[in-house]
Amino acid sequence: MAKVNVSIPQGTRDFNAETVRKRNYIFNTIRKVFEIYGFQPLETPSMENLETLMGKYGEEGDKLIFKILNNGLDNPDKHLQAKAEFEKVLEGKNNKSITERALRYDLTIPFARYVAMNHGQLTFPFKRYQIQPVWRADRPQKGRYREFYQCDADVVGSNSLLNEVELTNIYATVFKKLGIDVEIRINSRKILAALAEVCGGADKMIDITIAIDKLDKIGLEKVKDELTARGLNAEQILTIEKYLSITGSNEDKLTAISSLFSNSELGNKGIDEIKHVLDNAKSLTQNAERTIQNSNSDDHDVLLTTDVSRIHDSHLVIDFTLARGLNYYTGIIFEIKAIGVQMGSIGGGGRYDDLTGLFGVPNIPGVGISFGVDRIYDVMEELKLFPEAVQSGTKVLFFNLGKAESKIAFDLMQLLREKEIACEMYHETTKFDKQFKYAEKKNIPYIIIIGSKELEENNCVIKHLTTSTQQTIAMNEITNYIFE
RNA sequence: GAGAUUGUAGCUCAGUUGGUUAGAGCGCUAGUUUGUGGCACUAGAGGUCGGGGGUUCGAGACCCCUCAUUCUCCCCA
Repeated sequence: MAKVNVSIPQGTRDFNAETVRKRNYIFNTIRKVFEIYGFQPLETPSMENLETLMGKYGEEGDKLIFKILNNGLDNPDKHLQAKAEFEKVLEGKNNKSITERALRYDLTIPFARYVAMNHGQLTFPFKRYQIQPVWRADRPQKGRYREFYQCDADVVGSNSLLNEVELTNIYATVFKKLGIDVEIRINSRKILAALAEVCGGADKMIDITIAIDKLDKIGLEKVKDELTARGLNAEQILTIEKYLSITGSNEDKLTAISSLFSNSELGNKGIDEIKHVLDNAKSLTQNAERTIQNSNSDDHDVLLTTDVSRIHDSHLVIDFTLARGLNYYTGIIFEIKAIGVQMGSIGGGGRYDDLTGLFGVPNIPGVGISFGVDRIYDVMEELKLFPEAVQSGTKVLFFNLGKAESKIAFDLMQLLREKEIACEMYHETTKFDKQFKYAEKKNIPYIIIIGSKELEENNCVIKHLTTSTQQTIAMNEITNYIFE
């Protein structure tokens, strides 16, 4: 047979058993915390109407949306028309007769669409969480994939800053459970807007935010260059420089920013918001610890991290350079940075005042956060944070030593399975050597040997491979044996 | 969209200024060993050197094109 070159599309991945288990550990942890905070699950389709997505993520974002080619373009009756329409696509315009659907780019916009569609039936404030893959036609590189999962939690229909506080707590709790040391960076779009206002041009806000967002990467001088390039004058840049030079503790920063924006109503509003969240999330670490300790300890999937030594502090840090690319944010914004690892943000979010307004249903404010599971996975892998116990596959392998023997083994296996002990039998009768190697390779900790001798004496040999110890017990005692 | 990087056995990689039949380790298969694995020893299978073109007496190596990979910028999770 000819060898075909098999591959998968750029930026996508297969996940083997080990990886899936580790990923599920992250998913389960996040899901559990969302549920504890009163969020309800929601799933939306992989594809949306293209017009639902276009124009929501900025110019760059639009380019990264995966568009789906319409079916039936080869219909001979419509050839001429299709060709003409395609010409328009070549000019960069989207055309419904060529493409009218696209893959989900994030979870927030589909959620807004859902709320707009169903606002008559929903009870507000509406709190939902959503864990699904999203797709971006981006160039893959470290921590960046074309298909990746997001885990979002949003509250819509409430202006209360309590939501921001709760979401901050969710971040702290999840990362504490996972054992990742993080910095929760916080800022307010109102403060950024005030800066633009003070600099004499509210319309310059996007230019300013894009430039200052790069501060920690390219340095002050380059930021100033970029601001000049974006049409800011020397006086305006001086103001921005003053703004950027604010450092110190959260308290220091608040004091400094207050004096800078003493005359700006918008600025003061933003400062008050940050203060409120900071004050109420003060005992973040303690809160998170309590949540972890109080949750159901039978839940092995999630609560593998109650080991205190693995609990780290979450730091809530004001970062005035934080801007976030998505332009629908209007209030508090968040971004999560893992400490001790070179990796882009592993989560982010913020408040948006009128997201559903884009879909014709105004006046539903909301706030949400998102976890980037794939990057969280990479971080945990790099820092070796996955607990051993996540890797539990088959627990017991029954040796296959003949027809009569395996028949008994088969029955015993069913008994163990009823006890929820994962077990399997070697697929054919063969020599010990092979069966041992199979167990070893699949990391199966126990083997059970039932051969002609055991069959006669009505017992079986249970061998623990990691310790190389074994004991013989009666067959009817097998369900009482404790496989650890 | 721009720039770099790498591509040789299932995996990780050697392969000299171009020179006979392209190597190693691990893994795989079989045996030493019809009922106790991991070690050791022995034997074996497996490669049109990413693909196409060119230079040359001769190319895995040099040149051009192409595909793929990984990374950086842009942007983002």
